Amino acid sequence: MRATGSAAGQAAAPPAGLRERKKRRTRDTLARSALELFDRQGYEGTTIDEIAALADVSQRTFFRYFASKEEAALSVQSMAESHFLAAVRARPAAESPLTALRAAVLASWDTIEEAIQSVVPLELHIRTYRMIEANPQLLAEHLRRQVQLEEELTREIARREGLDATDPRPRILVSAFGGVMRVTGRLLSGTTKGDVNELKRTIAEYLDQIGPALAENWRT
Amino acid sequence: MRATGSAAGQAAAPPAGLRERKKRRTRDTLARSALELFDRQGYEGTTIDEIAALADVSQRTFFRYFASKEEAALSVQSMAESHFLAAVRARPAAESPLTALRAAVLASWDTIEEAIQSVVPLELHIRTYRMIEANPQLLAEHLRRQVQLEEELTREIARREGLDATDPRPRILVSAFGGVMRVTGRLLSGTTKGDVNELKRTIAEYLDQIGPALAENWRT
DNA sequence: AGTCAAGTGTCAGCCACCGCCATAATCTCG
DNA sequence: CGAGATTATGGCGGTGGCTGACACTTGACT
Repeated sequence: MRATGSAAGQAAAPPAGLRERKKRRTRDTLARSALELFDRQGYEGTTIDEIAALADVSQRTFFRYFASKEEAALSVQSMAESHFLAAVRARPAAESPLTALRAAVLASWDTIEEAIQSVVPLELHIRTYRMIEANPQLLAEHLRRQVQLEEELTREIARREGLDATDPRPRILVSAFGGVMRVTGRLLSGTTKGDVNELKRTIAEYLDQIGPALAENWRT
Repeated sequence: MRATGSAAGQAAAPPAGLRERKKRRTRDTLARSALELFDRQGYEGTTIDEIAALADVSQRTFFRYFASKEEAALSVQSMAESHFLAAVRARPAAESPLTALRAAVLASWDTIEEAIQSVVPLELHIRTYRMIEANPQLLAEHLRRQVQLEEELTREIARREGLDATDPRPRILVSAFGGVMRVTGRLLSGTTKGDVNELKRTIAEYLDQIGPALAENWRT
């Protein structure tokens, strides 16, 4: 069968044949089972066998849907990432890169819930960030995906601005932006409550610092 | 015994007792054995048993020195990172943050060879970057360490500039800097020859773009 | 020399992960 | 609707990373 394409993050698909729907349901069930168990007993404290049992499939089937335990743990993050990337692509070409990125993050946090509700409730998704931050292996993989996303963002920005692919400026801007995203992600996992509005305010505030951060002299 | 403290990256120590010297020798031998085998047969194509056999110790002993296969693969990178961090701390306080970072990278590439020669020749170290780039798991862990290093850099810059720890500007600057480092790392792994001078030139060139990258309008 | 601490090997075992083949469920098409 | 081609699933067996426990050896210190 081979798990669905790039293994995650596509938006809702039109109801296809029974087989397809069943596959999707199995995958969602597996992801949800995994996340629930991780939340309850921790990532390392959960075995694949337990996840498979809860989803009522064999261990072997788990691995037909997810290449690894990590992948299951980060499957919802993948969805959130493509959701955000789509939001960036939807920004009008006239906006400056930073403006577009800023607007896209804020917008995607407004609509993230619908995008993931077929798998897990928003609250569990937010709690997942804590788990990631707490587990080195998960964090590592999470960062790798983030860097990969930055790669795509870089290309997208270069395209919007009509720049050569080797121009370093988009990459640098996106890196600074990614730095902000990483801190706010950490904040998300730190604060006890997942208040999305508060998060959005913090993001906006940090992003406004990107300009000043490159000024020559910070010492007043 | 418990492997050496933070598990890597300290500079040369004065010749202590026989026990200490032996431990150090074992660790270096293990790291070298691992890197050589990885280079020859690939990371995944090498088992811990093979590494242990080549270093002439038991598999169990390998794990007394390295917490994981990854850690052995990245042990030299750890040394390079602390080497660089030390170079940053050695920069005069009068230099602006970006100037200091820039000078520190260039300087640390000048002296990296001595820092690691007790373990592997420079050339093998450079080839290791290719291996990291080619293996998702290694790349993930590598990025995690890099982000952690950026964390320390951020603190260091904030300290130099006498800024509050929550000021986002050092973090953003370091992120942009880190973005440049990541591309050049990729270049290092891409070009067939590990010409350090050419690398240094590229780094300098990219770093000079950080300022312009934040300008409002890039479209000529 | 004798005691103590620390490094090492062996063994047994958990768990993530994968190839292989048999089986059972959909799909397709006449 | 039913036979045959596809495709998902289960079970089995095995590999390899990693760990705890325990006994043994070797350097350290008096």
